[in-house]
Amino acid sequence: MILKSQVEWALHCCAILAGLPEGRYLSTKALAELHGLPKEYLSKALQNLSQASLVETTLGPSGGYRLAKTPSDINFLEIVEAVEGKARSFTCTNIRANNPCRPEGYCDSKPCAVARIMWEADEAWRDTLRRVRLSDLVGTLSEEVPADIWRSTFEWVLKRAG
Amino acid sequence: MILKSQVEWALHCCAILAGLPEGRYLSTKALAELHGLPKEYLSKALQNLSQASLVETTLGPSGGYRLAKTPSDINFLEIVEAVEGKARSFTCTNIRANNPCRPEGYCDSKPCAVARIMWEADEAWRDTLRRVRLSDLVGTLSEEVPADIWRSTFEWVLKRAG
DNA sequence: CTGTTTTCGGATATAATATGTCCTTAATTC
DNA sequence: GAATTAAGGACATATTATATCCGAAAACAG
Repeated sequence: MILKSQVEWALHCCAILAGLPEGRYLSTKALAELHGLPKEYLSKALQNLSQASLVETTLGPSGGYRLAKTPSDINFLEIVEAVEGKARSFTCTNIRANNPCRPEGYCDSKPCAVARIMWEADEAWRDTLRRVRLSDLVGTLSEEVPADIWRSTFEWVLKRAG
Repeated sequence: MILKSQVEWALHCCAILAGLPEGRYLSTKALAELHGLPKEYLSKALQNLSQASLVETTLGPSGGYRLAKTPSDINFLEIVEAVEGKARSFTCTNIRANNPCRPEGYCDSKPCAVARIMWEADEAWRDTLRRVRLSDLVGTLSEEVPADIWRSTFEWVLKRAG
């Protein structure tokens, strides 16, 4: 049960987009070069963010991506689900129903007890991600990354945005 | 990020094994037929449980599997990790290190902030599973499954255990 | 208007993993 | 000795993740 690498890429890209000056866009090319990622494939992750209305896009030179909402209005779960999908990690195939001792057409009132427990754990995972806002990540980064590196990173990336 | 179907199989098999009379074993064949699963493939899941010391085995006719511990001494996480592995769902490839504005050989004191958040969510998932004991599942099942179905299921399955 | 740059989506190819089957070996029971 | 079992290796197939390529439409600069 491993998350797609696109999840990691999307989170890092959102962290960069959160620090963009007002009105500026970053292209797939710039984000890919900054992180050393395949441009065409990263593009799929960014398209997922766009479909989830987490980022806005514009075409042409100096076009690209920017956040569609304030970093404090975006949480981790939204980003993760945008690229990973909303499906639960545990899928119940209802194998209890194969039990030959069950009456024909026997219908349980509740979903399978095993599934309920696995789904509860899944919810705990989602709750944790839901509670972390993109602005929290930005805050942590600005504490931990030396200010000059952080600043020059944006100069570097904006130079590539035309 | 989907768990293997073997996880579901292992959990249901453990629930059955938890209700076995003292000293009895259940074969792969019996467990496979009860749940309508491919015998050879289910066998791989049961081998994982055995390697994790969650079940004991014996060979020959009337051989098979039984729990190695009391149901209250086995939690869900042990079972899930036995077949799914202990690896975290999020793997950090440290793409921040590609940033061309970072000094050569720049070494962060802490692991990536993104990874720390994702790992925290992973821990929340594991904590939930760790807190649920196999005996809890058995308790729920004995409440929700009609007693006669539950009883005849064990008669059915033990008949196939020779 | 023309050429360049961009996102977007479809099509395709490759690699990795999950799923499933088959077979041999050794242990156990009868 | 014959039947039955778990263990595990080898193999085949299906599904998914990863990656690349291309064409269309939009935006912009000259």
